Amino acid sequence: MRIGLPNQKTDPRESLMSHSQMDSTTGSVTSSGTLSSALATMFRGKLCDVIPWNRSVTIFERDQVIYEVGDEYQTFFFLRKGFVKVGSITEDGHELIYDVRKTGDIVEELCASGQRRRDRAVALERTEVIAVPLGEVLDIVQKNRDLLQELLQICCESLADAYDRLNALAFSDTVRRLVRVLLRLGMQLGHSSGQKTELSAYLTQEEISQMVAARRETVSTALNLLRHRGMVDYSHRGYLVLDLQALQNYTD
Amino acid sequence: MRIGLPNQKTDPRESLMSHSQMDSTTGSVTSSGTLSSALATMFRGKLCDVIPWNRSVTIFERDQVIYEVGDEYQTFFFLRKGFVKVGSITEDGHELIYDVRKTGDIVEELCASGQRRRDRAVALERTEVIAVPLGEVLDIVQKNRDLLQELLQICCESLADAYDRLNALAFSDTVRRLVRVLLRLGMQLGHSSGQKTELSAYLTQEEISQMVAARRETVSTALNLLRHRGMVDYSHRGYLVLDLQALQNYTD
DNA sequence: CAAACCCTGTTACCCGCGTAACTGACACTG
DNA sequence: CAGTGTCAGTTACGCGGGTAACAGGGTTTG
Repeated sequence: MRIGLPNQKTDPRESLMSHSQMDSTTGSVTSSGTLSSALATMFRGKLCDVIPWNRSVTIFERDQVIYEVGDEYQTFFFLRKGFVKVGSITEDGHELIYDVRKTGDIVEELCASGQRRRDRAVALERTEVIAVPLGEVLDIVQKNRDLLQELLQICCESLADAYDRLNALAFSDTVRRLVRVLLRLGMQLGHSSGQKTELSAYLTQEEISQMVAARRETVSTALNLLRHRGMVDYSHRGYLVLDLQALQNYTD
Repeated sequence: MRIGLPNQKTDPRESLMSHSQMDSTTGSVTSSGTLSSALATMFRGKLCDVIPWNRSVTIFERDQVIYEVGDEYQTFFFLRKGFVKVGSITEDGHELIYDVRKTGDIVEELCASGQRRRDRAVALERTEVIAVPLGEVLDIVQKNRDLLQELLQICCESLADAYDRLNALAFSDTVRRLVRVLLRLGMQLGHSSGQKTELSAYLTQEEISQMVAARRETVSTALNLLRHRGMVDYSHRGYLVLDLQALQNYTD
């Protein structure tokens, strides 16, 4: 049907970076809805500035695993550039995506739990990452009350979001859950031009379905339903273009 | 069918308290399965000792609300005695229980997120609670590295558990989810005698179904299915009696 | 003591969505 | 260029579980 879909081998990175850098504040939108991305933005101005930037940077390509279920290192990851999906995968291959992080966010707040990792992070495109041991992060926040509070805030926002998703999964149907996911994606990694907001990262329907917790086929039809109503569209490159306002109203 | 069910007006508190005090460590079981209660136990030895016990204690009776969705106070609650359910309730009345906490646990780690509460806590029976403002907790953990780490650990364990539940809700059927809930309940608030473990708090099927995220009717039949297999039973008082080993094996 | 209430147990209907199975459209590869 | 892989779109079928409705037993209240 549609044309111009970028597949994995295509490399849309250059054109993206300029976008994501452009509106790194996302300020105009984050005030409504499920707005945990506002936090990451606040946080970005603080802890990320404190972490010395002369640490060693690791680079991950699309689909490369940053950390895997079962790892034991207690390290935070600071995203210097790029997009990352955080999720898990069960023994029988079922995959679920918990969240998507972008430039400036931190990844793996879960590392503080004493146990082996139960989640994994995978790069959605070329990504630059700085790994910082938990101990050093603790050192830093222990000296600075604001940073301490914000670290806690990060964790609690993740928790609140997870609870939100539990609610959605328990009580909402697939379309509503999809709308929620799209709204969140739009706020987290969208760059808007007027009424429309285009996502700065390319996500397959499969990945979206793993965020919605539904079959890819169902998401496909649901996505087209929203498309016919003008709430969703594809850019010429295949990226999702959202009408956040209309999607917000759909949650009635 | 069964007889001797205590309903809300009945007051089974005295008989319970002796139990919950008896095995406050729960140590023998927490090493297997989803074991986030181990954390609470570790934690109990530390932060709870540091919080001065001469603070004012508030008492809540069964079904009284400790804090409600929308509240803005940023306070931790330390459970000095009793059982509490943490959950949420949507506008249209749908209720979901995130977790159950017992004597020695803390409640409302979510308060650290800067926003209004999205969750609520309700006493499952007579409960003694000490409220501590977030700021004071921060003061304390800032001076003590171990406490800081353990506070983070608490939050992350909650997060990990929430993610686990997302997985379960996405991929498991009702019976399996029920088994998971029962296992967790058994470890958190069970006191065992030999092979069997009796829950120290009375939960209605309605409440259990709100933990499983399913209809009460479905949970009822699922519970009876497990009962016919000898994995579950009711005590003469109507409390649940579990065979944790058998339940664990059910997750095959 | 009867009436009202709460909780558990159970059954029949029905729909949302998972399952399976294909099709069509690009985009790389040799 | 044919061959292969990936991803989006679509449909028929069937089942798990939500919905609704009711029964039975126990406890509480007047």
